[in-house]
Amino acid sequence: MASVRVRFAPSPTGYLHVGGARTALFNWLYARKHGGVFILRIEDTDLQRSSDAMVQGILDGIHWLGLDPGEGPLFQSSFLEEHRAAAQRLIDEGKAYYDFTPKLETDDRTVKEKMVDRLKAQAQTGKEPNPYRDIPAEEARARVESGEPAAIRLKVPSSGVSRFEDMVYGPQERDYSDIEDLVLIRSDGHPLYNLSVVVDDIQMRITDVIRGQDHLTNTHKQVLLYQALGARVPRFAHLPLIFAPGREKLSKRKHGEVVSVTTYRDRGFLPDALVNFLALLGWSPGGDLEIMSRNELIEKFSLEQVNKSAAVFNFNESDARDWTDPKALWMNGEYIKSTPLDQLSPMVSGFLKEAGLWRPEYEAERSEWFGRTVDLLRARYRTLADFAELGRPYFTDDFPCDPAAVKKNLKDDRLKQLLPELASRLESLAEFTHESAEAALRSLADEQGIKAGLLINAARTALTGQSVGPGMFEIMVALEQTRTVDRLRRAVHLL
RNA sequence: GCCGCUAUAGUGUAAGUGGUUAACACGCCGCCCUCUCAAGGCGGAGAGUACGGGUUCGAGCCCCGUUAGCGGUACCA
Repeated sequence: MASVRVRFAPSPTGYLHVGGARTALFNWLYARKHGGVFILRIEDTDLQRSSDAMVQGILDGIHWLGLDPGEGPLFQSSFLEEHRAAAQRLIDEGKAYYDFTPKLETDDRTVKEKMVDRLKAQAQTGKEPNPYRDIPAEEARARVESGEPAAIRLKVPSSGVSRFEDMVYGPQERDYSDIEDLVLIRSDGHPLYNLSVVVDDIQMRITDVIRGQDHLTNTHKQVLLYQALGARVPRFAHLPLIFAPGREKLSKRKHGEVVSVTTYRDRGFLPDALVNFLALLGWSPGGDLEIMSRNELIEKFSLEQVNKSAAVFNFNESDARDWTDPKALWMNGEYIKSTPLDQLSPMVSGFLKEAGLWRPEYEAERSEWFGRTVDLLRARYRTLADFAELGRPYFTDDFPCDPAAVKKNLKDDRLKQLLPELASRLESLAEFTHESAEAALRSLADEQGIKAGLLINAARTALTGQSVGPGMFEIMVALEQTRTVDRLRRAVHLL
């Protein structure tokens, strides 16, 4: 068997959405697993909607996910002549014919209804074969040469059964009588999808076609084309679709940016985390294992373990906190916790720069502090963006104060005296450490006969504006003596 | 209309060739951690496997039917 060659063939619709990303990933994993080649082909034959910017959107997504192709990007539009030549060959061999039926005008919204109406009517009257299917070749050629517009259709056998084996869905059968003579070339000379994919896949020597389940039934048409063109039929594997919440089809139009992979990049996902999450949508290694590195995914991946039923991707744009699938966020958090600090820190600094919180000394004389602080914060963050938002008080004095936190922790009147006193005691410490700060605070609490918790929680809000966060003395060490003291004094204004 | 695909807790998945009280993760709820938490630890609720038949000593796994969802059926991709 020839070595594996697979392709991901998106149309350039502006950005890569999670469904496409999952398809790309499975192709990539399969290629890696079998030592094959992963090829990217842009299906830009829908000329009206293709632009460089749209192509770039796809490329950005693929690249960020780390799924760079071994070959490509190739552009389908550059093979138009091959597509036409293939159709011409089928005409010459009598496997296709010219159809002079005038093109009927359809607009996108009503195609489906019109088609159903037509088919219903046809069910009553019975199907009639295309009147041009068997007209003499000479006559057809003469009409074409005289300039009469004609589409080219494939001659589909009138009886018999089409069969192929799908690596995910198993054996597939379809009666030829259920397949109409498909149009290969439009009457304006434009090649159609089914012809283009097959010609390209043959030319690129694709061995395994791995794509969305929406192509499953049309595969029979393509098999017919492979056979007509005398080419070897590749293996097919169709992947279950990914649905939006409510089990509806994922659509860029309706769901917008939440389904674009660049959104995940921009909102602080690690590519490895998204890859890991996507891999589990429609596939599992068989047991309880969920967190897997790329190499583990490659090692464990197999099409036999791919599911047949569609998976729901549970995003929710209106929820500020759980804006996307909670499990994806959880998994990203796991990656934030476990990624080696020297790899994580540069990703964090990217987000700080974006928020205007970055200082060059963080990678110079303050790099040790920076690493420690990132390490402290990451335990409870789920996205890289959290470092610039929730983590803001650690990088600037200009941070927001949560009113609920103030109400909860700074409402006690005694704090008006206690906080400045705490500030003074911390200021006088010769060595400012977790231990010395804690000792100072606790002795103050003892002397005043109050619980240390009162001071600790008040200090947390005074220092960070929040009611949640790391251990109090760890926060102090991260903020260091001067900023700790200043913020405790300033907090009196909040009381 | 016709053809096809699918169906396990809210979500993602387990449960090789039918065999103990259907498992795990996320989410949810509670408790603990008494310095908080959206962190961590522990525990709990939640499906009887879409529904109805059948085969079998025994079915989530096999068969038939129904329903629902989805896909295809285009001179869309």
